[in-house]
Amino acid sequence: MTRDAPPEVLSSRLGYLLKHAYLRLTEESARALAPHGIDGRELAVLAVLDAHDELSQLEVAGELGIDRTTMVALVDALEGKELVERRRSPQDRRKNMVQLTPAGQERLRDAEFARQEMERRFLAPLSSTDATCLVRALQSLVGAPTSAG
Amino acid sequence: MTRDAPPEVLSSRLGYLLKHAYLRLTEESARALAPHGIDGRELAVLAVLDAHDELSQLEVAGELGIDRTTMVALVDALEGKELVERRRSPQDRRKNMVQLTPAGQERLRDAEFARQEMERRFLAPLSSTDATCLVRALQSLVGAPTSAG
DNA sequence: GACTGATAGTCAGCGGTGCTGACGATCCGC
DNA sequence: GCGGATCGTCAGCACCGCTGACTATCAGTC
Repeated sequence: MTRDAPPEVLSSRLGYLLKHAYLRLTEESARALAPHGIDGRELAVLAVLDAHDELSQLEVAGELGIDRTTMVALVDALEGKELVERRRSPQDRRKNMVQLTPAGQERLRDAEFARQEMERRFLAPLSSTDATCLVRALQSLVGAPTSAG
Repeated sequence: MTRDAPPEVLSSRLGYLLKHAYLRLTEESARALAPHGIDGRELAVLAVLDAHDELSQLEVAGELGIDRTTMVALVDALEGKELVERRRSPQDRRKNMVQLTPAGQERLRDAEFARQEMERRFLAPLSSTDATCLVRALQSLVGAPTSAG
C-alpha cells in the first residue's frame, strides 16, 4: 500500500519532510516493537543503560535529551515490567541509579533486532548510497551548531 | 553555540536522528517565523492555499495530512489575523472555502522568504551533495510505500 | 416531495508528551 | 552547622492530534 504522495508545494519543505518521515518511522517503530511490549523511548533507555551499565535517572535523561520529570514515568514503566531496577546510589543518596535486569538485557536484544529489521525495511526504498547519505546528513544536523545562540 | 553531540549509542538510531533533527528544525522555524506572527503550520496552510487558490477546509487538511478537526482552530487563527477568509461554497453549502486575503498573500511572501533563509542556515553544516541527497531521501521515504498495509 | 445515507464543519473530551514550579531529601563548601 | 545547589517526585499546565457526537447539507431513491 502506498500512501498519498505529498502535494508538490510541500514536498520541497524540509519541515514537512522531516515531520512526516518522523511520523512514519514512529508508526513503523510502534508496530515493530509492540510484540516486545515496549515502545521506542523505552528501548532507547534500555540501550543507553546497556552502553553505560549504570547511570542515574538524570544522566539517562541527559543522554536522551528528555526532561528529568519525564524520566520518572519512563523508569516507572520499565521498572513495572521488571526490565530495570532503581537503586539509591551509596555515594550520593540523591541519585537513583538505574540498571538493566537480566530480563531487561534479554528484552533489549530481542527488541533491538526488531528495530534493526524495521529500519532496514524503512530505508528499503532508498539506494544504499542515499541511505548512508541520509544517516550521515542527519548526524551532522543533530550534532552540528545552530543559530540558536 | 553547539549543542551536545548525541551519545554514540543513539547516533546510529534513525528514530533518534529524525526526532531530534525535526525538533531542531521546529525551533529554528519558530524563531524565523515569529517576527511574521505565524508558525510553521500556518505558513504551510497559506502555501497550500496559494498553490490552489481556493480549497475547502477538508481539502487543505488532506493536503497537509492533518485532521479536519485540527483544521478548524488553524483556520480560526488565520482568519483572526485576517490572512484568510472563509466563504460558504455556493455549489455545496456544507463546504467552507478558504481563500487567501491580500494581506495573507503578502504575509506568505515575507514568511516564505524567512523560511527559505532558515532552511538554508539549517542545512549549512552539510555539503551541497549531502543536502540534496538528504532532501531526495526524505522525499522518497515520505512518498514511498510502507509495510503499513 | 419525503426518506435515507453520506459528507463537511464544529465542538467536547481524551491521551500522549513534555514542560514549569514546588517540595523534600541530600550533598557540598564554608 | 548553615546556605545554596542538586536529584527525584509530583501536580498542574500547554500543545497537538485524535475520537465521537451533533448539525447542516447534499445526493440518490422511492
